[in-house]
Amino acid sequence: MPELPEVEIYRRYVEKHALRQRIERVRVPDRRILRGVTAPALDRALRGRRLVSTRRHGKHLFVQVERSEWLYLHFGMTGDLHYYSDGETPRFSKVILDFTRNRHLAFEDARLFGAVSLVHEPEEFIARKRLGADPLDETFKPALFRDALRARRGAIKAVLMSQLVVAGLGNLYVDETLYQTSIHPLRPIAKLTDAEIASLHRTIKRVLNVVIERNESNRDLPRSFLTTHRAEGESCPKCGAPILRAVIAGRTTYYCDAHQR
DNA sequence: TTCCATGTTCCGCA
DNA sequence: TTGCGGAACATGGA
Repeated sequence: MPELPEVEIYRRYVEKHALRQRIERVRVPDRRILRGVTAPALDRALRGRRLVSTRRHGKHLFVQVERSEWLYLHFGMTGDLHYYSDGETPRFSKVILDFTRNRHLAFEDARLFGAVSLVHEPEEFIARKRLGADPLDETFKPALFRDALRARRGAIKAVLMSQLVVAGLGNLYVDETLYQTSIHPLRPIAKLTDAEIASLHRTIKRVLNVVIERNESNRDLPRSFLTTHRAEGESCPKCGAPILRAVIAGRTTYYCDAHQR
């Protein structure tokens, strides 16, 4: 379930479990997950080395390999990480790092929209992809966000979904952000006030931080979040009106027509 | 059985 | 030329 908060949890998971152990070998049960690298090349880049640090930008995770390139992980719609000691190999494993002492880190992905690769330098990757600022990075300033939004046309939902404007929001948390700022997902950028854009900026950071905190401590999201009411006909937590469902920017969208304008 | 899915990329059109 | 909207991708789970 990977948007920015989930990828941040994966980053912490790698930090907690998988650093500083020697990699004995890399297995690739399904090479279709690889992008621009072969299974033997991936093994050569990692074998005998250790993972030493992590870096995340939006939904992109980079894991530094000592004296080598960075391991790049993208989780697509169904990517997941699982650290385990012997026992069962996770069902949808696509790439498995075998550490010493029978420890393993599996990258799983049932639906194959994710990707595993090697990159020389995360900064270069981010620049080449022209990714927008990461909303939890200190460079995500209100003026930067406002200018990035104002440079675009179309509906606010579509624009917030673009990784070139802000890196890391996806369908769920765009809906959540718009819900909490009472902005209709179809509102054109040109019709947003500066105050609303400032509110969006604050709300994006707050929503993502709340999701990370709750996820980290294994708690449900607040009942005041739209995300806990994503079903047509559910009652809006703010006003009790029925939650509506529509396809906007090509994705299923939930919103409250009573107060999102 | 049928429908739906938290992402990204590519294609056609304006 | 640039940018937007929608389809395609591959597959499991409800």
